[in-house]
Amino acid sequence: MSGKRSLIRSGTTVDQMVRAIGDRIVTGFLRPGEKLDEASLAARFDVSRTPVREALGRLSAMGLVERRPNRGATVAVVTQEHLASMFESMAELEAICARFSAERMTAGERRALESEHQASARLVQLGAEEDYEYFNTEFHTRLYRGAHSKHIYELTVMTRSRLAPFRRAQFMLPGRLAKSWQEHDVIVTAIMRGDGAAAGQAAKDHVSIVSEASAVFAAVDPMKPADSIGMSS
Amino acid sequence: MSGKRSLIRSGTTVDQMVRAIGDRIVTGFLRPGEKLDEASLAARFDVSRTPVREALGRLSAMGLVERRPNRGATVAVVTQEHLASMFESMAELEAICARFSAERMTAGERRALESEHQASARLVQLGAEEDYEYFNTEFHTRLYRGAHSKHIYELTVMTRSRLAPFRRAQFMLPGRLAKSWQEHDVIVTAIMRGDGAAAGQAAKDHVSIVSEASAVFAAVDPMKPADSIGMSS
DNA sequence: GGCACAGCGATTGCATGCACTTTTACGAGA
DNA sequence: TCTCGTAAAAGTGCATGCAATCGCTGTGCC
Repeated sequence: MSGKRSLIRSGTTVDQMVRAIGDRIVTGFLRPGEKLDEASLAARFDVSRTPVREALGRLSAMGLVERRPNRGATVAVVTQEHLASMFESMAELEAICARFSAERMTAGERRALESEHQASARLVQLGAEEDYEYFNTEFHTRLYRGAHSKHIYELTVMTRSRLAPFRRAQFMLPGRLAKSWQEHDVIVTAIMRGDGAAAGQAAKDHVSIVSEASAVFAAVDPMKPADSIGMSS
Repeated sequence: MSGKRSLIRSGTTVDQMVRAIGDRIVTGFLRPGEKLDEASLAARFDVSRTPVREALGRLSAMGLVERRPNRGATVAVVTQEHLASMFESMAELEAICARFSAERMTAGERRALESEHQASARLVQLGAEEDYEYFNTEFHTRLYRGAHSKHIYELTVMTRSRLAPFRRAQFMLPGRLAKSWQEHDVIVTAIMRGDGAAAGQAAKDHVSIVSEASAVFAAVDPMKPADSIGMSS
């Protein structure tokens, strides 16, 4: 077809498709249950069906889309039950990360974690939800990295990405920002004094609260017509 | 080409390829670091390159193969460090499963677990390694299922499959069979009395021991020329 | 003698086409 | 009118072909 890719330009076409489609799922632009037609997607992104197929295969392996032989792909629909299961897993994984972080972080990592955390207090005062959410992601990533365990890191990041669609709006709850910061504070304090058990427990509690905060939004849009596929902004 | 698939015959061709190639990796028939040539694989299984490519993509997402753009795919090579990380994760995951199992298993599940476990005592007496390994897999699967958490189950099974190549020979260590059964017994006992903490700790210890037992074999063949596909000497 | 670059072979990446499966729409019979 | 059957349409699954990229080898230059 037309010459060049006009996309984010990096990696192979398949990688771009994985990101493009994955993002649209994670950000909720594509709704759970929505049908993913190969031809439409290919046309939408101006590529052939082959890379689209491969991308769908990988997204399927990631759990973001469901695929039934000869029946096409749909955005993975998560039941309330499965969602709870994922949040529960997330809590356990974060607990492990926090515990390991308390036991294994280098002095430099501890310092970085704490200073970033302290700096973020400003964001809370300002009520900067956007910025705080970005910091929040960073904060948790530090915890995952601090565990010094590649596999745990992979499992955790994977689970987080699957939960992403359901966590978007958590900071819109009133007062959530300040509470989140305080919860982080408990975790950081425990990590700084090397108390793995306390750090783990605090992290688990933290996620559990996020889980409950997000449960509200899980109820909405279990499916919905297909207005989406058109152009965005 | 020739007419019918001669393979395990189930699911799509891609699924068959994923299983076929995955099995060869998991069973060690394909060595870590070995190059996976699309054309060769396609010829080997008498399919076109397309399903092979898709299968490699999925195996890559599973972590069994590594893929660099324009440079082909190789069997994922796991460093000693990463292997330790995976065993560590496995221990944590099994601990979670055992803990949840102790708290959540239905009466029926508990009964089944215990009776299977008791039945397996015979296998130990007979020294039936093959059969015991099969039972062992079943036993652990029961634990994963008993956690009643789909996502934890998925994470655990995924991790187990990645560890499979390194666990094959564990029961060849002298006396391992009996020890394994005793360790299982501790787990079962804790689960039967609903003691989550104890079950979790016992499961973690169990995996840790397996980890050490397997470490011996991890040292061998971190790679190896590439005698496999063609002539050697 | 060593290094750099150009040409060539090998291999991957993507597009297109055809076969097969599923789904849907329509019509005949009860 | 409802049900069942059948056939067309849609959409997926796989094969094949071509373009692009990587790696290697050989040659020229320093």
